[in-house]
This record gives sequence, C-alpha cells and structure tokens, in this order.
Amino acid sequence: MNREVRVRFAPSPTGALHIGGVRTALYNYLFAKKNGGKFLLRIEDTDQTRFVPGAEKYIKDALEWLNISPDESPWNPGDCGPYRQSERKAMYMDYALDLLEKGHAYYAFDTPEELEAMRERLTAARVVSPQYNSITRTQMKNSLTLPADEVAARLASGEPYVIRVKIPRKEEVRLQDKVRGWVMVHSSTLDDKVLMKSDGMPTYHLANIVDDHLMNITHVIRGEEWLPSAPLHVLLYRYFGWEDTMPEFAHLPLLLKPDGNGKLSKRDAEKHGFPLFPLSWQDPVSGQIADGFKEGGYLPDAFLNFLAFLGWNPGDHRELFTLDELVEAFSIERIGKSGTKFDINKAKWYNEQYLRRKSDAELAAYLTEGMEAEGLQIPMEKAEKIAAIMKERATFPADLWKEGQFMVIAPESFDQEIAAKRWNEDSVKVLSVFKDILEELEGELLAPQAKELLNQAAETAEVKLGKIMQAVRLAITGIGAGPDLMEVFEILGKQELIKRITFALNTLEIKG
RNA sequence: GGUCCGUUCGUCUAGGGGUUAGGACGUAUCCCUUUCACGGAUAAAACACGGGUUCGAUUCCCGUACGGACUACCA
Repeated sequence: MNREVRVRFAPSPTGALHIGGVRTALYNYLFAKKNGGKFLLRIEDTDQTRFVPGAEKYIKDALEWLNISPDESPWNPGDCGPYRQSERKAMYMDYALDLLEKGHAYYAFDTPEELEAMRERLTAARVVSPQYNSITRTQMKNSLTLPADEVAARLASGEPYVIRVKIPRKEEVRLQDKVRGWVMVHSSTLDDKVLMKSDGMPTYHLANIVDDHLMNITHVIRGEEWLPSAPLHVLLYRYFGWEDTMPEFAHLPLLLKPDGNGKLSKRDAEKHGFPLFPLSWQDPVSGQIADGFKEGGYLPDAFLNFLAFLGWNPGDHRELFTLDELVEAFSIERIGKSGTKFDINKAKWYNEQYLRRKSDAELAAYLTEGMEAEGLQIPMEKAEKIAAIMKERATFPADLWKEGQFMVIAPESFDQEIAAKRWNEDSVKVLSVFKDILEELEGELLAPQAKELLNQAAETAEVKLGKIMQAVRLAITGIGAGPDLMEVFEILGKQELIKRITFALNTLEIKG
C-alpha cells in the first residue's frame, strides 16, 4: 500500500515560534515536498490556560516569511479539518470512551492534592519514580478500584474526573525511529498518562494520535523531547487498532546553546546578542520584545539554508542551497543523531553569501530603505552603483547604508587617528593640485580617468602616490577604509569632490 | 534518582575495520589590492576514556565518564 506522504507541524500557540520549532517545520516541509506529499499545520491548543493571543498569527507569518507555508492549515483548510484542536474538542471523548470500553483506559477521580500526597508518600518510601502506574493505581480513586455503582454515581453527579490510559505492567514496547533506529522501552517505566483532562479537553498524547490518524499522517517528524513519550503513542495506536497505518517516527536532535551545554534558551540569545525567533515578538503580557532574525537583517533564504544544516547535511561538500535544492537533496536518513550547538557566525556567513548573489537593483532598494529613514533621496542609478561596490563588505542589508553613507553625506569630521598619522604637507600638496586639475576638467569624471589625474597630481607635486593614498581617502570620506577610491570618485562626481577636498584642506591640520 | 537518547577539529559536519581522518564557519599567516573588504593559498585544530572482538579499531560490542531530553489534568 503506497500512501501519499502527509506530515504535520503541530505547534502550540503559547508564544513566538522558537528557532528549533522553525527547523522542525522546515524538515517537515522538505520531507513532504521531496516525496510529493503534503505539509500540514495543526494548532495544538488543548491547554486553554496557556493560550497566547497573536501566537497563531505569528506562526503563520513566520512560515510565510520563509516561504514554507503549509498545504493545509487553519487558514487554508484541506479535507481533514478543523486544524485547531480546540475546534475538534467534541470528537476526542468518543475515542477515549472507545479505549475505556476496550479496557485500555479508566476513569480517575483523584484530586490534585491526592495526587500530590501520593507522590510524597512514594518519595518518602524511596520509590525511584513516583508515578500513577500499574502498582499505584490500585490505591487511588478510579474506576478500577471503586465499585461500579459508585463510579456511575460520581460521573452522574458531575464530579470532575480524568480518563487515564491503562499501561500494562510488563510489556516491551518497541518502536523504529528513522533517525535513531530501534528504541525499546519497558512498559513498567511508563505511567498511566491522562488522556482526557477534567476540563473535557484531551491531552497532547490522546489528541495527537487521534488527529494524526484522522489526518492520514504518514510520518511524524518532531523534536527529540518527544522520544520518551513515543512508546506511549505506539501503545495508543495499538489499542485503537490503528497499528497498520501508524506513522513512522523521526525524532530530531535538539538545538543546544553555543557555549557549554544545554538546550538553547532565550538567555543565551540575549547573552550573545543574536535572535532566537524568526520574527520579532512582543509578549502580550510582559510587553517584552524578543528580537527576530528578519528584523536583524537575515535574508529568509540564507536563514533557511543555515537552519537546514543544523542537524542535516547533503553528504557532499555543497553548502549553498536554494529551497528547491534543499527539497531535492533532503532525506531523513541524513539527519544526525546528536545535539547541535548554535553558531551565529555561520548564520552571518550564509547571509553574506546570499547578499552578494543579489542584483544591484535589489541591493539598491535596501540602501534607499536606510536612507529614507533619514529623509534622504538619491537617483536609483547612483544607489545601484553604491550598492555594487559596497556589497562585498556587507553582512546585512542595513550595512549597505551604514557603511556606504559617506558616498551620500559629505564628512563633517575626520578619523582622528588616521589624520594624525597620515595627514601631512605632501597630502596637502597633492590634493591642492588635484583640486586644480578637477576644476579645469570638462565633462564627467570616470574611475580610470580619476586615477590618471590623481597620478598626474602626485607627479606634479613630486610625491609618491602610495604615500598619501590613505590621506586622500580620509579627506574624501572621513574614514580610513572603504571600497576602491576611484570608484568612489566616480560616484561622487567632480563638483562634490572639489567641495570635499576644499573642506578637508580647510579643516584638517598637520600634526607633529 | 529513574527511563531514554547522544559523544569526530573551538563550532557545523563527512567518513567508516587498514585513510596523510575530508569539507565548511571561525582563527592565524601569505598572495592579490596604492586602504579595508572580497577572492586565492597555506597553517594550527578532532575520533571522550577503559576493556573486549580482530592480524588490525576512530569505525563493531560492553562498560565508564560526560552531556542532553523526559519524568504534569504542558505541549
């Protein structure tokens, strides 16, 4: 039986989508597309207390920014809706009842206090892992220990209850993970997880099995934090009688912090000054703003490429992949097993690579964006020229303006250190002659000609050009480093050059 | 604590019973460049440890150490 590949990304709307979640979404997307299947998104909002307004919109926007939008989702439903678990609420109880009838689940009436007391009792008795299981359930208030009529009475009276799965005492549970191979767990280490909560909502464990089955999910690709509960999920598929269509599992390695060890956290992001979220996010409660890669100047393609390589590689030495190329190259078999430390340097490198591959016109648009913020405007032709000579030195689009603005705004002051070291009588001589030459010049000044004329000026002044180049740069740009000066001359034009040289000659003083 | 998962240069990783253990980022040096950057070249840099199995283990097995995840009426 060859089923159409269907995978899902199933975030819960509890805040901004973490970069690890984005990678999970990406791998799901890549796998679906590679296999000609469908990528769906399901909102796992069964915990009403953790709902955060705006979180779902954030998820949608983030995936859109990266161009990996799902084929089916709450805002673009397919045939398996609804795509929010809260809207599927009504269906879960039937499935829980089905398990109950089959003897694989039971009602439990224990209060939170009683559960806490049980855990304390077990801890005091030095039980290694205090949990609700095949042993302890015999001492708790549930439909396994209470008489049938009392259970019926409690249910009829509206007393709060949960439905728990009845985990067998001794059973080996095996599952094949596509990343890790066979994983074996003994049922005695599992506990009787709650399936239906007292508020009538299912827990994740029930909901994800029911929904994955109903949505014909063929592969579950999710974070490694789910591996410990995967055996429970296998058991549930078995109890429902869905084993033959049970999805295959692939548990992704975790994203770790850049220094030391441990899971990547918000604190690390702040400490190292890099974003943790695709888009910036303002927490609706605290009002705190978390940085986003988008706002930080990361290009979506570059970010995606970087993310894809955090835990996966194509097996050859290629590094730069478009989204289509990633789809083509992707396979679950090439996902690594071990946790991955997050290195922002590599992300920056990817950004540079992608930035340099952009056309001058695209880059010019970034440049003018920065200028508009300061109320400045220049002809597109000039913007393209500036972008062209600036792109080799930019990491982010904003650098184009930040580091290239001297070509639009004349310097009002000069780098003191360079001035002290390089500004001398020779540079004054050459620049004075050069200025005179420019004033005589007719027509446009082009880069090769500029070089010729400057050489001429140096000869006239009897100065070696190499000795004063730095000073010339300083006079024109105010700083000691930048793109090819002759290109800068051409962009600035004759009049502007004369103006700047005059200003420099009048302002800079010869030291020592 | 228990269960599960993991461990190749600083980082991301390739590889796999016999290799000079390969690449990329970062770092250093050199070249190019009348600056800086880009680009090019070179260098330093790794199989966690201990036992097996084997003619031979970084590779297979078992331990140990270390790290991580999970251990809720959260997902």
